[in-house]
Amino acid sequence: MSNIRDVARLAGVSVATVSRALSNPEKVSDDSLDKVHKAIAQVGYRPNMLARNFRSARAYAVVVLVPDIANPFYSLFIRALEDRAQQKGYAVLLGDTRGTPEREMEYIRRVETRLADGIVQLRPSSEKSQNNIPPDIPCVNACGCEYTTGPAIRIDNRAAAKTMVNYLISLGHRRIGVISGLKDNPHAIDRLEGYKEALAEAGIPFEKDLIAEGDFTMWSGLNAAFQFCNMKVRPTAIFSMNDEMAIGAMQTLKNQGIRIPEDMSVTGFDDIAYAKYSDPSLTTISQPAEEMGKMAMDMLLKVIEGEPLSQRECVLPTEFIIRKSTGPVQKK
Amino acid sequence: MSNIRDVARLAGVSVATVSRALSNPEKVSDDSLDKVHKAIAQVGYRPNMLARNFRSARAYAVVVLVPDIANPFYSLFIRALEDRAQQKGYAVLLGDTRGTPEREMEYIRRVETRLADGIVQLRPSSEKSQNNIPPDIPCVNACGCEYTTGPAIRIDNRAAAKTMVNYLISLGHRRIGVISGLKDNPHAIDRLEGYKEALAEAGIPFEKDLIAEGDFTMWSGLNAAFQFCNMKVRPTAIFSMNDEMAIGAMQTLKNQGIRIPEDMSVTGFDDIAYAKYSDPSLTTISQPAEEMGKMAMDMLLKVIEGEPLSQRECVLPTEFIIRKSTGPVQKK
DNA sequence: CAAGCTAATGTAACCGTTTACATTTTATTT
DNA sequence: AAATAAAATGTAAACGGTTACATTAGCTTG
Repeated sequence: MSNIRDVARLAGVSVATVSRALSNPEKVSDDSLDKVHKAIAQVGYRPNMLARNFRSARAYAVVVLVPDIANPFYSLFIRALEDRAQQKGYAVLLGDTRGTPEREMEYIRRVETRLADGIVQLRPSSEKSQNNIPPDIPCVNACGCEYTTGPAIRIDNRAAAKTMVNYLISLGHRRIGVISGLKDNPHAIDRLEGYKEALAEAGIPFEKDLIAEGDFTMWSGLNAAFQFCNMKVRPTAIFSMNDEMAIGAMQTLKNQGIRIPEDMSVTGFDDIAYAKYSDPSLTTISQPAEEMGKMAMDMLLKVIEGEPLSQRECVLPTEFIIRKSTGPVQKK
Repeated sequence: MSNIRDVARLAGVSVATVSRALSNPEKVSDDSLDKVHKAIAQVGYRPNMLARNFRSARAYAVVVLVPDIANPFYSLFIRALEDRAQQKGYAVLLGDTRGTPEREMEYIRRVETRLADGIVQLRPSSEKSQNNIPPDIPCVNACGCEYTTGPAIRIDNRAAAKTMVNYLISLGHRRIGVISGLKDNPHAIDRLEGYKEALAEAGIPFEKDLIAEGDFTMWSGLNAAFQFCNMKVRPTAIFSMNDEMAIGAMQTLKNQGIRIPEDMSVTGFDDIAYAKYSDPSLTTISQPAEEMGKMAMDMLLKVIEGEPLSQRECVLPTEFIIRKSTGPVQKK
């Protein structure tokens, strides 16, 4: 492997000139530039970025901590993040934590040992589930929820949930079941808040029994739906806190002979690609996953470079998408 | 930021001793080990891995080139890859190429400039779409198809497709439509081969009109299905080359009032999570995505470390999964 | 107790860049 | 043509680890 000295020797210039020719060509005469390029081509020189990064004390890489890459919402986000990172000359280290704090620590250590310059955190954290990231390491929360402290990208979960429930109420629904995430999940907390607000404003009393706990997987949605099927007085609509659980729930309902939306309306959250192709297609809230990924990267780079942020928190708009899984409540 | 020399000074030993205490503790006396650990704790020392990697001329990172991370099959694969990499102390650099050769080159350059030690390639390559990876850089093809040259993980696409089509034939189907990938996609080529073989063995003539070209997206499956709906003599079954297109196709069929599987059977390929939850649930071929990810990583590490491979190519078994989207052909 | 051996430690070179500073070359001005 | 300013180039010292080699300490043995 040839190095910068080989190139310098061959080109008949100093190593400094070669280095400048590569990173500050405007500071080098056309003549030298030419000689250097010829020499580089001749020996097939490729700069050793490990050396460059070491010297500049920068990894030019960021870690993205994601609870589960197989979740389509996250993969969309990461795709946008990676796109932006590539544009800016940064690499994205994939940190699929599978929900374990140990793996998360492992990746935090990567930043502490300089293998990465910062972190994009996708796991929502609350008082219960602490964010273990030391305050001195550059980090952007892109989990999308409230209750973050550092720089953050989020949506207004509460307002979005409220919009959705208001819509169901406007269709005449008054018994609206909820398939929630785990009780202490910040997304679940915020969205439940929105649900309660909408109910309160419509003068509908809140019933604890109408909340079924899931964990954002299709399987859990499938199970949660049974709870509603077995009720003496069934809800006429289900507000699921993500699309996957809604898809799972719809399978249960159809198996039980419950028609959607005639007998029961179902709504989701996230607008993953499959929401459009489910049967019936799913009324849901679209999160701007790609916009969030892009902004998270921009924000993190600012933090890394020490630039001031114009705002600590960036709240992005969601879109309410009506499809065929919702309809007016039927008269009996 | 404290460095190894600070630690050495504080511990009253040489830098070599500190270095050894960290990477070869068995070569250091208990006494020194103790002093070093105390000093490390006192100054909060974290080794600079950029320096370590530079010195050892290893990035301890691999690039995974993936056409689209948002594809659930790929994200499953990558999750397993990352899991294994983490175990072995390697990082995974996400290289979502979005199908463009430029972006692919960008990532190949990362290896040439030492920012990564090797590549896992998920894009299938054929004569038409060349694999641009120079032969001297460690690489494992995990695209899952034939016609690779270097180390590779794959499945037997042809046999799997044949199994599927044989099954449809056994149900009495003789007019079997195909929703293919792009014509020159190696997966599509192999799977079509299997389709033809099954037909030939059953004495069913091959009809070109029964092949609709898609691009592995749900949208393309949705469109392709129209081609079959509009035929004077419709096929009684559709063999889709992946699950997404099958899901898209099923939506079209249902919209056209075609019952699945009574009027038309539909099959997929990959067994993504949604296949189980589609309506009806999808008969498909399960690819061992996680096993493939794990093996790809192991194989690549062997190549990087210069260990000999026990076999150039590793063909993993697929699983044939019968669900509710297929049934016997109806008598008229 | 000296010689010989092993284990532990230290010294300093090295990896391939970047860059501050010194020096030389070239261009501009008087 | 000399003086001055500006541009281009070169020299060598970093950066923070690892490790070959030299040295020293501790132990065994005849």
